[in-house]
Amino acid sequence: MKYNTKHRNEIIKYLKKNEDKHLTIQEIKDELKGKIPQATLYRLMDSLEQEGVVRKYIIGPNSACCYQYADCHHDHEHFHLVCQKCGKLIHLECDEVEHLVNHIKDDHGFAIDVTKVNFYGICDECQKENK
Amino acid sequence: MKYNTKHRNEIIKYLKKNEDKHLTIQEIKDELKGKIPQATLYRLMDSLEQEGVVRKYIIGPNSACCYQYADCHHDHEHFHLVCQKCGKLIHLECDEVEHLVNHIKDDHGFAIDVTKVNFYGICDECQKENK
DNA sequence: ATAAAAATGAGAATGATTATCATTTTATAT
DNA sequence: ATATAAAATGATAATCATTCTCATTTTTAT
Repeated sequence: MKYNTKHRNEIIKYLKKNEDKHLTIQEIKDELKGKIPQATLYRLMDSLEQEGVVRKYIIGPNSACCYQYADCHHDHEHFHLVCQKCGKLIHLECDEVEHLVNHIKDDHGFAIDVTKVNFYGICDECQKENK
Repeated sequence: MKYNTKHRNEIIKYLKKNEDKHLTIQEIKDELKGKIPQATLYRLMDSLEQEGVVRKYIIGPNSACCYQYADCHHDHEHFHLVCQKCGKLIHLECDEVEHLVNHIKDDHGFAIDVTKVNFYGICDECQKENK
Protein backbone atom coordinates (compact mmCIF):
# COMPACT_ATOMS: atom_id res chain seq x y z
CA MET A 1 0.00 0.00 0.00
CA LYS A 2 1.19 3.49 -0.84
CA TYR A 3 1.29 6.42 1.53
CA ASN A 4 0.88 10.03 0.64
CA THR A 5 3.75 11.99 2.06
CA LYS A 6 4.92 15.59 2.01
CA HIS A 7 8.01 14.81 -0.02
CA ARG A 8 6.01 12.92 -2.53
CA ASN A 9 3.52 15.72 -3.03
CA GLU A 10 6.23 18.34 -3.16
CA ILE A 11 8.01 16.49 -5.93
CA ILE A 12 4.84 16.00 -7.93
CA LYS A 13 3.95 19.66 -7.52
CA TYR A 14 7.35 20.74 -8.75
CA LEU A 15 7.36 18.33 -11.67
CA LYS A 16 3.88 19.40 -12.67
CA LYS A 17 4.98 23.01 -12.70
CA ASN A 18 7.82 22.05 -15.03
CA GLU A 19 6.05 19.49 -17.12
CA ASP A 20 7.75 20.75 -20.25
CA LYS A 21 11.23 20.10 -18.86
CA HIS A 22 13.43 17.06 -18.42
CA LEU A 23 14.89 17.24 -14.95
CA THR A 24 17.72 15.34 -13.38
CA ILE A 25 17.75 14.22 -9.78
CA GLN A 26 20.32 16.93 -9.06
CA GLU A 27 18.14 19.65 -10.54
CA ILE A 28 15.15 18.52 -8.56
CA LYS A 29 17.17 18.29 -5.40
CA ASP A 30 18.69 21.74 -5.88
CA GLU A 31 15.38 23.32 -6.74
CA LEU A 32 13.85 21.97 -3.56
CA LYS A 33 16.79 23.44 -1.65
CA GLY A 34 18.02 20.06 -0.61
CA LYS A 35 14.98 19.53 1.57
CA ILE A 36 14.80 15.99 0.27
CA PRO A 37 17.88 13.81 0.72
CA GLN A 38 19.18 11.95 -2.30
CA ALA A 39 18.32 8.46 -1.14
CA THR A 40 14.72 9.44 -0.58
CA LEU A 41 14.56 11.36 -3.81
CA TYR A 42 15.84 8.43 -5.85
CA ARG A 43 13.37 6.13 -4.18
CA LEU A 44 10.45 8.46 -4.73
CA MET A 45 11.33 8.99 -8.37
CA ASP A 46 11.53 5.26 -8.79
CA SER A 47 8.10 4.62 -7.38
CA LEU A 48 6.61 7.56 -9.25
CA GLU A 49 7.97 6.01 -12.39
CA GLN A 50 6.45 2.64 -11.53
CA GLU A 51 3.09 4.29 -11.05
CA GLY A 52 3.37 6.11 -14.33
CA VAL A 53 3.29 9.55 -12.73
CA VAL A 54 6.66 10.44 -14.18
CA ARG A 55 8.74 9.19 -17.05
CA LYS A 56 12.37 8.36 -16.76
CA TYR A 57 14.66 9.00 -19.67
CA ILE A 58 17.94 7.29 -20.26
CA ILE A 59 20.18 9.93 -21.75
CA GLY A 60 23.57 8.33 -22.15
CA PRO A 61 26.00 5.85 -20.68
CA ASN A 62 27.59 8.35 -18.33
CA SER A 63 24.98 10.94 -17.77
CA ALA A 64 22.24 11.23 -15.24
CA CYS A 65 18.74 10.17 -16.09
CA CYS A 66 16.01 12.73 -16.58
CA TYR A 67 12.50 12.72 -15.29
CA GLN A 68 9.38 14.38 -16.55
CA TYR A 69 5.83 14.64 -15.34
CA ALA A 70 3.81 12.27 -17.47
CA ASP A 71 0.32 13.68 -17.75
CA CYS A 72 1.28 16.22 -20.38
CA HIS A 73 1.52 13.53 -23.01
CA HIS A 74 -1.89 12.00 -22.94
CA ASP A 75 -2.63 13.06 -26.45
CA HIS A 76 0.56 12.53 -28.34
CA GLU A 77 3.32 10.17 -27.52
CA HIS A 78 6.66 11.76 -28.01
CA PHE A 79 10.23 10.62 -28.35
CA HIS A 80 13.62 12.15 -27.99
CA LEU A 81 16.53 13.06 -30.09
CA VAL A 82 19.70 13.43 -28.10
CA CYS A 83 22.50 15.38 -29.73
CA GLN A 84 25.84 13.76 -29.06
CA LYS A 85 27.67 17.03 -29.65
CA CYS A 86 25.80 19.62 -27.64
CA GLY A 87 23.75 17.29 -25.46
CA LYS A 88 20.51 18.93 -26.46
CA LEU A 89 17.34 16.92 -25.87
CA ILE A 90 14.78 17.40 -28.59
CA HIS A 91 11.13 16.46 -28.36
CA LEU A 92 9.70 14.73 -31.34
CA GLU A 93 6.12 13.96 -32.09
CA CYS A 94 6.04 12.04 -35.31
CA ASP A 95 3.58 9.64 -36.82
CA GLU A 96 6.36 7.73 -38.54
CA VAL A 97 7.72 6.69 -35.17
CA GLU A 98 4.37 5.52 -33.94
CA HIS A 99 4.04 3.60 -37.13
CA LEU A 100 7.39 1.94 -36.54
CA VAL A 101 6.49 1.05 -32.98
CA ASN A 102 3.34 -0.63 -34.19
CA HIS A 103 5.19 -2.45 -36.91
CA ILE A 104 7.70 -3.86 -34.46
CA LYS A 105 4.91 -4.96 -32.17
CA ASP A 106 2.87 -6.59 -34.92
CA ASP A 107 5.60 -8.07 -37.08
CA HIS A 108 8.42 -8.68 -34.63
CA GLY A 109 6.45 -9.30 -31.44
CA PHE A 110 8.43 -6.82 -29.38
CA ALA A 111 6.54 -4.28 -27.28
CA ILE A 112 8.57 -1.09 -27.28
CA ASP A 113 8.28 1.13 -24.25
CA VAL A 114 7.78 4.42 -26.01
CA THR A 115 8.89 6.46 -23.05
CA LYS A 116 12.36 4.97 -23.34
CA VAL A 117 13.01 5.69 -26.97
CA ASN A 118 15.99 7.93 -27.48
CA PHE A 119 17.64 8.52 -30.79
CA TYR A 120 21.25 9.55 -30.56
CA GLY A 121 22.86 11.53 -33.29
CA ILE A 122 23.81 15.03 -34.37
CA CYS A 123 21.36 17.88 -34.42
CA ASP A 124 20.77 20.36 -37.20
CA GLU A 125 22.90 23.14 -35.74
CA CYS A 126 25.84 20.98 -34.79
CA GLN A 127 25.91 19.53 -38.28
CA LYS A 128 26.31 23.01 -39.70
CA GLU A 129 28.96 24.04 -37.23
CA ASN A 130 31.17 21.10 -38.02
CA LYS A 131 31.29 22.07 -41.63
CA MET B 1 49.14 9.56 -35.72
CA LYS B 2 48.13 6.05 -34.64
CA TYR B 3 50.45 3.28 -33.62
CA ASN B 4 49.84 -0.40 -34.15
CA THR B 5 50.28 -2.22 -30.90
CA LYS B 6 49.96 -5.77 -29.67
CA HIS B 7 47.01 -5.02 -27.45
CA ARG B 8 45.23 -3.28 -30.23
CA ASN B 9 45.63 -6.20 -32.60
CA GLU B 10 44.71 -8.73 -29.98
CA ILE B 11 41.46 -6.97 -29.26
CA ILE B 12 40.57 -6.66 -32.90
CA LYS B 13 41.34 -10.32 -33.45
CA TYR B 14 39.13 -11.35 -30.56
CA LEU B 15 36.29 -9.07 -31.59
CA LYS B 16 36.47 -10.28 -35.15
CA LYS B 17 36.22 -13.86 -33.98
CA ASN B 18 33.09 -12.91 -32.06
CA GLU B 19 31.60 -10.51 -34.52
CA ASP B 20 28.11 -11.85 -33.85
CA LYS B 21 28.29 -11.03 -30.15
CA HIS B 22 27.93 -7.93 -28.06
CA LEU B 23 30.73 -7.89 -25.56
CA THR B 24 31.25 -5.84 -22.46
CA ILE B 25 34.63 -4.58 -21.35
CA GLN B 26 34.57 -7.15 -18.57
CA GLU B 27 33.92 -10.00 -20.96
CA ILE B 28 36.72 -8.91 -23.23
CA LYS B 29 39.06 -8.46 -20.32
CA ASP B 30 38.23 -11.87 -18.88
CA GLU B 31 38.52 -13.59 -22.21
CA LEU B 32 41.98 -12.15 -22.73
CA LYS B 33 42.90 -13.47 -19.28
CA GLY B 34 43.40 -9.99 -17.94
CA LYS B 35 46.41 -9.46 -20.15
CA ILE B 36 45.14 -5.99 -20.89
CA PRO B 37 44.52 -3.69 -17.93
CA GLN B 38 41.20 -1.92 -17.75
CA ALA B 39 42.43 1.59 -18.34
CA THR B 40 44.15 0.51 -21.53
CA LEU B 41 41.20 -1.55 -22.61
CA TYR B 42 38.78 1.32 -22.17
CA ARG B 43 41.09 3.62 -24.08
CA LEU B 44 41.55 1.17 -26.89
CA MET B 45 37.85 0.51 -27.21
CA ASP B 46 37.27 4.22 -27.31
CA SER B 47 39.67 4.83 -30.12
CA LEU B 48 38.50 1.77 -32.00
CA GLU B 49 35.02 3.22 -31.79
CA GLN B 50 36.21 6.58 -33.10
CA GLU B 51 37.80 4.85 -36.06
CA GLY B 52 34.66 2.90 -36.76
CA VAL B 53 36.30 -0.47 -36.18
CA VAL B 54 33.88 -1.31 -33.41
CA ARG B 55 30.48 -0.13 -32.38
CA LYS B 56 29.55 0.81 -28.89
CA TYR B 57 26.07 0.13 -27.62
CA ILE B 58 24.44 1.90 -24.77
CA ILE B 59 22.38 -0.72 -23.00
CA GLY B 60 20.86 0.96 -20.00
CA PRO B 61 21.41 3.56 -17.32
CA ASN B 62 23.16 1.20 -14.95
CA SER B 63 24.63 -1.41 -17.15
CA ALA B 64 27.91 -1.67 -18.94
CA CYS B 65 28.21 -0.75 -22.58
CA CYS B 66 28.68 -3.41 -25.21
CA TYR B 67 31.03 -3.46 -28.13
CA GLN B 68 30.90 -5.26 -31.40
CA TYR B 69 33.18 -5.58 -34.37
CA ALA B 70 31.73 -3.36 -37.04
CA ASP B 71 32.64 -4.86 -40.41
CA CYS B 72 29.92 -7.46 -40.24
CA HIS B 73 27.27 -4.86 -40.91
CA HIS B 74 28.42 -3.36 -44.12
CA ASP B 75 25.35 -4.52 -45.95
CA HIS B 76 22.51 -4.01 -43.57
CA GLU B 77 22.33 -1.58 -40.75
CA HIS B 78 20.87 -3.10 -37.69
CA PHE B 79 19.74 -1.88 -34.34
CA HIS B 80 18.66 -3.37 -31.08
CA LEU B 81 15.73 -4.33 -29.01
CA VAL B 82 16.57 -4.59 -25.33
CA CYS B 83 14.18 -6.54 -23.15
CA GLN B 84 13.67 -4.84 -19.83
CA LYS B 85 12.61 -8.09 -18.20
CA CYS B 86 15.19 -10.63 -19.24
CA GLY B 87 17.86 -8.27 -20.53
CA LYS B 88 18.04 -9.99 -23.85
CA LEU B 89 19.58 -8.01 -26.70
CA ILE B 90 17.89 -8.66 -30.01
CA HIS B 91 19.29 -7.81 -33.41
CA LEU B 92 16.84 -6.33 -35.82
CA GLU B 93 17.31 -5.59 -39.45
CA CYS B 94 14.27 -3.83 -40.71
CA ASP B 95 13.59 -1.57 -43.64
CA GLU B 96 11.04 0.38 -41.67
CA VAL B 97 13.75 1.60 -39.39
CA GLU B 98 15.97 2.73 -42.22
CA HIS B 99 12.98 4.51 -43.58
CA LEU B 100 12.41 6.25 -40.28
CA VAL B 101 16.03 7.27 -39.99
CA ASN B 102 15.85 8.83 -43.43
CA HIS B 103 12.62 10.58 -42.61
CA ILE B 104 14.05 12.14 -39.48
CA LYS B 105 17.11 13.27 -41.40
CA ASP B 106 15.15 14.75 -44.26
CA ASP B 107 12.16 16.19 -42.46
CA HIS B 108 13.54 16.96 -39.01
CA GLY B 109 17.18 17.67 -39.84
CA PHE B 110 18.51 15.30 -37.22
CA ALA B 111 21.17 12.77 -38.21
CA ILE B 112 20.54 9.64 -36.18
CA ASP B 113 23.51 7.47 -35.37
CA VAL B 114 22.02 4.09 -36.21
CA THR B 115 24.57 2.23 -34.16
CA LYS B 116 23.18 3.88 -31.03
CA VAL B 117 19.55 3.06 -31.53
CA ASN B 118 18.16 0.86 -28.80
CA PHE B 119 14.53 0.19 -28.28
CA TYR B 120 13.62 -0.78 -24.76
CA GLY B 121 10.58 -2.84 -24.08
CA ILE B 122 9.34 -6.35 -23.44
CA CYS B 123 10.21 -9.24 -25.70
CA ASP B 124 7.87 -11.83 -27.09
CA GLU B 125 8.64 -14.52 -24.53
CA CYS B 126 8.48 -12.26 -21.50
CA GLN B 127 5.12 -10.97 -22.65
CA LYS B 128 3.76 -14.48 -22.62
CA GLU B 129 5.26 -15.37 -19.28
CA ASN B 130 3.70 -12.40 -17.56
CA LYS B 131 0.28 -13.50 -18.62
C1' DA C 1 70.02 5.72 -33.27
C1' DT C 2 67.31 9.47 -31.77
C1' DA C 3 63.63 12.35 -30.91
C1' DA C 4 58.83 13.24 -30.95
C1' DA C 5 54.37 11.24 -30.60
C1' DA C 6 51.54 7.92 -28.78
C1' DA C 7 50.40 4.15 -25.73
C1' DT C 8 50.76 2.05 -21.28
C1' DG C 9 49.63 0.78 -16.49
C1' DA C 10 48.77 1.28 -11.74
C1' DG C 11 46.04 3.52 -8.88
C1' DA C 12 43.11 7.17 -7.46
C1' DA C 13 39.01 9.75 -8.56
C1' DT C 14 34.44 10.44 -10.32
C1' DG C 15 29.58 10.33 -10.61
C1' DA C 16 25.26 8.29 -10.69
C1' DT C 17 22.83 5.15 -8.43
C1' DT C 18 21.71 1.36 -4.79
C1' DA C 19 21.94 -0.98 -0.46
C1' DT C 20 21.71 -1.07 4.58
C1' DC C 21 19.33 -0.52 8.71
C1' DA C 22 17.75 1.63 12.62
C1' DT C 23 14.24 5.21 13.21
C1' DT C 24 10.08 7.64 12.12
C1' DT C 25 5.77 8.34 9.84
C1' DT C 26 1.41 6.84 8.01
C1' DA C 27 -3.12 4.48 7.36
C1' DT C 28 -6.23 1.62 9.24
C1' DA C 29 -8.61 -1.24 12.67
C1' DT C 30 -9.84 -1.26 17.27
C1' DA D 1 -7.94 8.35 20.33
C1' DT D 2 -4.62 4.31 20.33
C1' DA D 3 -2.32 0.46 18.87
C1' DT D 4 -0.29 -1.83 15.16
C1' DA D 5 1.46 -3.24 10.97
C1' DA D 6 3.14 -1.45 6.65
C1' DA D 7 5.70 1.90 4.42
C1' DA D 8 8.82 5.78 4.16
C1' DT D 9 12.86 8.09 5.81
C1' DG D 10 17.72 9.53 6.18
C1' DA D 11 22.39 9.13 7.03
C1' DT D 12 25.97 6.63 5.46
C1' DA D 13 28.45 3.16 3.13
C1' DA D 14 28.79 0.51 -0.96
C1' DT D 15 28.72 -0.43 -5.94
C1' DC D 16 29.93 -0.24 -10.57
C1' DA D 17 31.26 1.46 -14.87
C1' DT D 18 34.09 4.62 -16.44
C1' DT D 19 37.61 8.42 -16.51
C1' DC D 20 41.72 10.77 -14.95
C1' DT D 21 46.60 11.32 -13.65
C1' DC D 22 51.17 10.96 -14.51
C1' DA D 23 55.41 8.87 -14.69
C1' DT D 24 57.21 5.23 -17.71
C1' DT D 25 57.58 2.64 -21.88
C1' DT D 26 56.84 1.69 -26.69
C1' DT D 27 56.42 2.93 -31.39
C1' DT D 28 57.24 5.35 -35.69
C1' DA D 29 59.50 8.49 -38.71
C1' DT D 30 63.84 10.78 -39.41
